[in-house]
Amino acid sequence: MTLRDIEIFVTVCELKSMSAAAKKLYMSQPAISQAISQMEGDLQVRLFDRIGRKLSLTYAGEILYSYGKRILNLVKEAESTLDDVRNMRMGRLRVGTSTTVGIYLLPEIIGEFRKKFSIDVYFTIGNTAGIEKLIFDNSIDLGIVEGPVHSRDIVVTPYIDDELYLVCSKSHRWAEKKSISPAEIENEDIIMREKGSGMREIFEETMARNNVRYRIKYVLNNTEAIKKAVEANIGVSVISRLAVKKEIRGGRLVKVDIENIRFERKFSIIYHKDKFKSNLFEEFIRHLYNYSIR
Amino acid sequence: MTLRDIEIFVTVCELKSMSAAAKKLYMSQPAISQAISQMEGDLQVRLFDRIGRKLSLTYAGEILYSYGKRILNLVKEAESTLDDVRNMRMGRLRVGTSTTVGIYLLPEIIGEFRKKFSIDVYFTIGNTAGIEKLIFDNSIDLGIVEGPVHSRDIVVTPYIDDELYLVCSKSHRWAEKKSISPAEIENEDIIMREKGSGMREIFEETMARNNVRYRIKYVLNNTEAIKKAVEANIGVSVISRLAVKKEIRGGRLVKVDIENIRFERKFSIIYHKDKFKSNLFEEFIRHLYNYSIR
DNA sequence: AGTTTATATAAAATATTATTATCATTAATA
DNA sequence: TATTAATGATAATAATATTTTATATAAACT
Repeated sequence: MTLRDIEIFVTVCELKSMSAAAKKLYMSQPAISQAISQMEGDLQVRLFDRIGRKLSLTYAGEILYSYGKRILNLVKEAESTLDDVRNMRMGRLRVGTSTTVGIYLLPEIIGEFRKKFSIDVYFTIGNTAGIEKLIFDNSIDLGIVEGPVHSRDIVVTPYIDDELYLVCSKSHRWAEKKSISPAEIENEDIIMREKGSGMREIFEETMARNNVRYRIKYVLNNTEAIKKAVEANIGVSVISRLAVKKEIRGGRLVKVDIENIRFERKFSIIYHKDKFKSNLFEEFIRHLYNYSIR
Repeated sequence: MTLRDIEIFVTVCELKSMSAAAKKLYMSQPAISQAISQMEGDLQVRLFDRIGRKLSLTYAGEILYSYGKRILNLVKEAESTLDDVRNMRMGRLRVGTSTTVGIYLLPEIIGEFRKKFSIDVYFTIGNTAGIEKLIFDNSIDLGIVEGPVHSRDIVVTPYIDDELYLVCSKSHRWAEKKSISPAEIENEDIIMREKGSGMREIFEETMARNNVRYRIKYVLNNTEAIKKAVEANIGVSVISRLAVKKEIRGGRLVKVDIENIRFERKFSIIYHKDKFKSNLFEEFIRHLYNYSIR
């Protein structure tokens, strides 16, 4: 029994005529006759009683008619749902990101995207290596990560340049100056994330490269907590512009430039080279570039 | 999209491998590859991501997998239900009968039949012409009717011979005699069904043929009512043996023979000559002969 | 690097499905 | 009642789909 058979059978049921069904399905009458009698042979039941030249359903036929309609409807529903996926009326995107992007940038970008497309978005936060692994598994569709990615099977495209800002409380003595010399940092209490965090790595690497000494007085494993501590003037810190945008704008934190020193890092969009790029996927990548904060 | 396609797709999903699916379905691997890529072409969506040499379902694929299983299950269910019909574990019989057979004989016969086969039985009571019409419409599968059927498209096979008994109350003077001469009826009050009823036709026709005069004093359109009236000794009547079997056995009515006169009629089983005779149909006919009361 | 395993592609073989032509039967019409 | 039109069945042929064989390509494992 094929879907075609079922379609033929249901049509014959509804028109109570093989010839009429043939017309409706744009095929010859013998094709219908043959299909029906083949079904009867396969199923070993009579589907129609042929009395006079009128067809009437047998009990078995009535049962098959009822199932047949359900089956055809389900197939139609499946096809139309897939069509919705194709036309981005439905969909799913699985994104993996670094902590900073995941917390301070993506929620807004995804929010905007979902205004245009009513799709499900899943996102996972992890370090670059972890995100890379998820891409290999095809557990996520794309990643936004920091730093270089070494697999030649992964496509890497530059996304946004991030900068870490030296920030202090508005009551800190630097708040007025807006700019300091590197030497001024040496005796300042610094609040920093734990070893291994991306933020700390860039800070230490940059400071070392510029031969600036520093003193990390407090370690907190949470950027929000660091911001609160800086606001309370417990010390100063170096935090992604994405994470302190609001506080600087609101005046609760002050950005302080350091002569000749900038803490920089680059985010990239990554995905597997063999990944099939659905319409939705491409649309999301475009959206990422349009809405990113430069 | 055919059922075969869906079966292939679902198998690939479950084994996460085209080659494994090929083995399971006893076909070559390229047939699977082709079927899947054709589906993707037809539906215009990617169903699998081919990353490395691992397959993983896309979002569209997951949707189709879910629908696919439902569709295949429904087809399986339909086939197994039809198999139940074929093996008489399910079924339907539509029988049309004359009043007497329908009320006094069939209920018991059908009850016995349903002990063997758990099927639905519908029955319609009507006169011969009406039953014949229902057979032409294929609104019933078979009929049990009285008298000759004239259409050459209807198969008529003799069923049982019925006899109408002259009955009186146990307190009637005939109750002792058990046999009377035709002349004795002439002055007796007779209770009878209305004109046009099968019972009355036979009675009148037989009496006329034997030149016996009679007097119908009471007319009731219901056999049960007539039986009660005879029991109450309001008069005597002529009633089918099927209808008075219990009362005679219980002694509430007494059968009285009339010398040289018998009221007889024959019941026949009828069905359309083109009617497909399902297993259940044939089984029921056999059952009718086994359980009929001779 | 070489071997094995998995999927894709092209051409050929096979199987399935539909069509044309025709018949038998039935219902409708003259 | 004879004639015509319509319906479904059957057989042979034609057209289309599907599957296999052979081969290529690429990835994972020794």
